[in-house]
Amino acid sequence: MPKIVDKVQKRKDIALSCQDLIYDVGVKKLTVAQVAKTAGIGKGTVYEYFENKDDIIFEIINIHIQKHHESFLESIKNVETTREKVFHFFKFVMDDSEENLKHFNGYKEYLSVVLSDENYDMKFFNNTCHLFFKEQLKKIIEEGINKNELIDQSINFVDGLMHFEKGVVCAKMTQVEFDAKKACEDFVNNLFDNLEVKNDK
Amino acid sequence: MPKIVDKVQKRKDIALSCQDLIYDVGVKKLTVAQVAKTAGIGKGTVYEYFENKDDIIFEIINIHIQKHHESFLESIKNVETTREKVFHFFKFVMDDSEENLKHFNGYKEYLSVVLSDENYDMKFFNNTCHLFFKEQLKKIIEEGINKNELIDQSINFVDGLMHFEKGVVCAKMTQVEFDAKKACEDFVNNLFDNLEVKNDK
Amino acid sequence: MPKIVDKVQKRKDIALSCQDLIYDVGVKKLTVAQVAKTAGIGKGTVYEYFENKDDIIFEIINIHIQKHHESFLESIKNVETTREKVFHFFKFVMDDSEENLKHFNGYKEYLSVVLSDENYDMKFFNNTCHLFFKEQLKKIIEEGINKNELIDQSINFVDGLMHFEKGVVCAKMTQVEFDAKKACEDFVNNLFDNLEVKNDK
Amino acid sequence: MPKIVDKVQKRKDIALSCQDLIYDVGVKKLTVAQVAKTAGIGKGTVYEYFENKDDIIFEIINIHIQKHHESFLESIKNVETTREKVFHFFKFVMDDSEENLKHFNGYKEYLSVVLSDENYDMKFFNNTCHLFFKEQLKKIIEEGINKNELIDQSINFVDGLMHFEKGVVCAKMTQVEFDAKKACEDFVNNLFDNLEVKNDK
DNA sequence: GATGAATGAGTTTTCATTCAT
DNA sequence: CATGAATGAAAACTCATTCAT
Repeated sequence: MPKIVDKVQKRKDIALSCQDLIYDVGVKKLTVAQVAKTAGIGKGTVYEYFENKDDIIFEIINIHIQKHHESFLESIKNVETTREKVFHFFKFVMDDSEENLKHFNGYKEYLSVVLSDENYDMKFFNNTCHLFFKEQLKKIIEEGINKNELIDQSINFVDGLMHFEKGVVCAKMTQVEFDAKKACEDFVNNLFDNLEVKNDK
Repeated sequence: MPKIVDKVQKRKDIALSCQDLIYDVGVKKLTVAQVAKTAGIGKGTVYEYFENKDDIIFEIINIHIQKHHESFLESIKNVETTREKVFHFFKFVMDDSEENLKHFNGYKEYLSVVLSDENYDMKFFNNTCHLFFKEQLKKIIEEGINKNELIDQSINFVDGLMHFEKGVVCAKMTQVEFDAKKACEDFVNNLFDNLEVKNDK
Repeated sequence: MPKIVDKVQKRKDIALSCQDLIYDVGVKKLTVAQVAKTAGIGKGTVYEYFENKDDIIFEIINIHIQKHHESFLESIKNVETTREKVFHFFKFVMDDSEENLKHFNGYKEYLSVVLSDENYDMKFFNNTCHLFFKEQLKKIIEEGINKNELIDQSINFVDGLMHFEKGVVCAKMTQVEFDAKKACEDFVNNLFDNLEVKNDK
Repeated sequence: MPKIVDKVQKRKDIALSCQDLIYDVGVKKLTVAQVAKTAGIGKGTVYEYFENKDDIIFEIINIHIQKHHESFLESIKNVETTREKVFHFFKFVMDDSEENLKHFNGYKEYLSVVLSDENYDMKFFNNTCHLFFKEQLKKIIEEGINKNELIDQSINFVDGLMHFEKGVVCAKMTQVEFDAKKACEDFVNNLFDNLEVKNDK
């Protein structure tokens, strides 16, 4: 009986072993030879599991986004107020911990690929991610409204908050000496001052 | 004695003749040979006016941003209400005219370079552009407050609006079937409902 | 599994097939494309076995020097008198056989590289070669002294002979109508008239 | 009346102003543009006075050798003993003064050109230089013999000394940590111990 | 005479991908 | 299944030389 290799699993394993590579050397400088060496396999073997170089990059970036998803869902768990929850939502761009910066820089490399190639798959995947997070944010806002923390119109700002976050991400990636934390705090606090229900009698 | 050429002017002329090239073939695929051919000069001549390939790209992109600046300043002239002015501010991402799409796609190529290279000059230039537009937006908002159209806190949303715009730009560049116009209208209208002075006695 | 090639051996094989190239076209005009074609392999393959162009040249020259070493050790075997042995030592510069001229011209190309580049590795290698031949000459002279053919002070001329030889090599390479054979014979005979033990009772 | 330019003089002036260039950047890296800039003239003008790049190099090197000639003739003036005179003859390779090192390195660049190109003019010029110095050395030795300082056979070592010197020059250029001074002193002293007339008794 | 703008041939090097073993 | 040897297209960049003004 021949050894049956779980193609999907091995694909992930290879990508997993290369997760640091993508922001260490950058997507542009990444070579298939490096991937093979890092994964401890032959160059030809890489092509057994991936269509081409872009496919490899795609899978590696998937890991970073996946982990970011998980990290987000984990961090949101025990937070009380809606305002705080939203700040957790912005964690991706505000948190400068080494762990998070890895994912952030992974995403940066991803963006540079999506922008330079006309790759429909990547754009589509980007949609999926966007929708996932939008759904999470929507849930947070809806809960805030239901708990009477936020006024009803708040729901209209879900998309705006999503885009604002993307804009801050972009600014952090492309500007020098940019204070992402301050940018988020200013905006969210000012917006929530308008959206939170005033309980003064 | 041979004619003395205005190096700065010729540099601009070359870049000008290649302004379409950058989004037609993309920054990644652009070759110096193409630039030379398009400008109708020799490959070596290109290097008389530009340091290297990045320098060429930089100059071409400059043109697109320059033209966008001008187009913005022109379009804002005869607009009355602040809300409308802000929509003109978002023209870059909302306007799907061929002319504007050229600049938009030029900027897209620019972003992909800034993201993939660690090019300080480009990042710095990005800062400058950001500040220019922020200044314009600030002026618009301040006028709105002075004319008693907007409440005083509106000034706190300048940065937020800037980032929102960048986020929409990014979304338009990376997502499929994204309606930038709707995104802008929803956010701006909702926000301005909160910021505009209510005159209903 | 693909065949595993002996990288070191193939490196030598490629260089070996190009041994004539180096003095046929000269080090300066030698192109990697030529090397690839001569070796019957692809240009990219050349770079699988060599760091860069200099590395190729280095290996080819190595072959010429290696062969010269061997040829010298072989030729010295059955020679009787010390004076004659020294003449064999000068064989490199005196022998105008096609075979030797190849090595001589190979060495000439080598020198031009060492002189124009500040390449430490090549200089170091040059040292090694120098020491090898100096050791051989020293052995010859010492044997001459031990066999009572030469006076004791002869040992002091080892370095001088080495440099003389290098000087003749240099002259042969850079002067027109230079008679290396005569130059060597004159010097060695005159010197040995002073160094040989006079046995005339 | 048109300005009559002394072509020969201007040629020398240009070369003179570039004399440092040749060992500062090396013959290989030297560009015509640099020459023009250093000489304060246009690139086209360079070609009014020189055939091609090699011609420029030739003229610059001429200066170094010329100056070395002069420096040698000057330094030999007030020297007494023949042995000492010979040491002055070796000044070129023994003297590590900045001034002399300039000429030495100029000559090194020259050699690399002569070795890599099959340039008959340069080789011929090399012959001329060789003969000039040989003549000087011959004169020194002959005087030594006439003054009864040296034995008659000494005249037979003129060529040998010439080649020895070239060998030391070559060694100094191509080996690491080579002590040219010691090499010369050892050889000359040992040789002269055999060539000087013994006045004991 | 003087000049410097224009040129393009020529070279090195990289690397994704293929495929024989 | 696994592999790594082989490949060649592609691209940036240099610079001696020419020649119109």
